[in-house]
Amino acid sequence: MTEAPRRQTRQRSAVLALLDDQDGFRTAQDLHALLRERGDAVGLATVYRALQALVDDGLVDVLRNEGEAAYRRCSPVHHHHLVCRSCGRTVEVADPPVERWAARVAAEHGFADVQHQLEVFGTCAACAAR
Amino acid sequence: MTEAPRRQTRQRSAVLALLDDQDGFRTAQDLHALLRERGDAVGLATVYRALQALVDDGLVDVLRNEGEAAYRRCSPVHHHHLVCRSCGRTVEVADPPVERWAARVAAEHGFADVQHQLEVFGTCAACAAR
DNA sequence: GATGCTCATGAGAATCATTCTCGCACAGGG
DNA sequence: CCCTGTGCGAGAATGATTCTCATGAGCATC
Ligand SMILES: [Zn+2]
Ligand SMILES: [Zn+2]
Ligand SMILES: [Zn+2]
Ligand SMILES: [Zn+2]
Repeated sequence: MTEAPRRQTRQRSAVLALLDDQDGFRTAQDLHALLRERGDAVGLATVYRALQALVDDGLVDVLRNEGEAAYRRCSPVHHHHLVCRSCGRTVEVADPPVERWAARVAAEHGFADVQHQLEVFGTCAACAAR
Repeated sequence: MTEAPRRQTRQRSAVLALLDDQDGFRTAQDLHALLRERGDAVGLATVYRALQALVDDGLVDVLRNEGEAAYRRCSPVHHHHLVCRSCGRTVEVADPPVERWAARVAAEHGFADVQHQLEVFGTCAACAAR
């Protein structure tokens, strides 16, 4: 009952490699289309499976805010995102104070197993220019 | 081309009244089922439309994290949520520091039109007990 | 309270992202 | 190289949300 072994395939490598080339969050459908353009085609279902595995392994972050889910290659340490809502460009940011605040306010109300999610959205300089 | 006039109907009143009786976030499907049980049935599409209108009017908050969207009657002032992931019970909380932090970190990276969303999830005392 | 112009409703169809099915391919340990 | 279980892919299935369109009902006006 330990963790499942993770087999290395061309498809999973392709998905991870593509994610490494992306600046911001991309949807599964986008990634699928990009892979097709790039030449190494991967089945759509497989893209979803690969992304799910990467999320489980903590290599990829997922954002579910508007309709379709978006994925991004991220560092494994806890962080939050500053996301451009126009082009998707993303900056990883950290805010230690909010970590403590979340834990404290949850405890005050008797909540356990606390998690939190914080995302900041805006228009990046490049997108605001044009 | 000001705001659209909002017509008062039995269905919209029923949706809002039901939301007032709820402690936490509820999905559109749940609300639809509850309305049916309650007696005053409302079409599913209408429930969605009513909820959308309420969100636009700022009377209801929406949470899109896991699969289906969940709605809750909320106060109109800016706030965040402490949500029980088991029963949905929700407490509105505020954190002025994070408001400033979000604005500052966004400005530092050249982002404009900044918005943020912060939610805290946990297991409430009642749900942890059993 | 009757009239008319619109917007609202609702049943079902349509959309669309995501997941499932299942026969076949292949990674990887022995 | 062989075996075995895991991963793949094409298409079907699922399920939430939205759209269509004919009918019904606010609400301002007379
Ligand atoms: Zn991240
Ligand atoms: Zn955090
Ligand atoms: Zn709220
Ligand atoms: Zn805030």
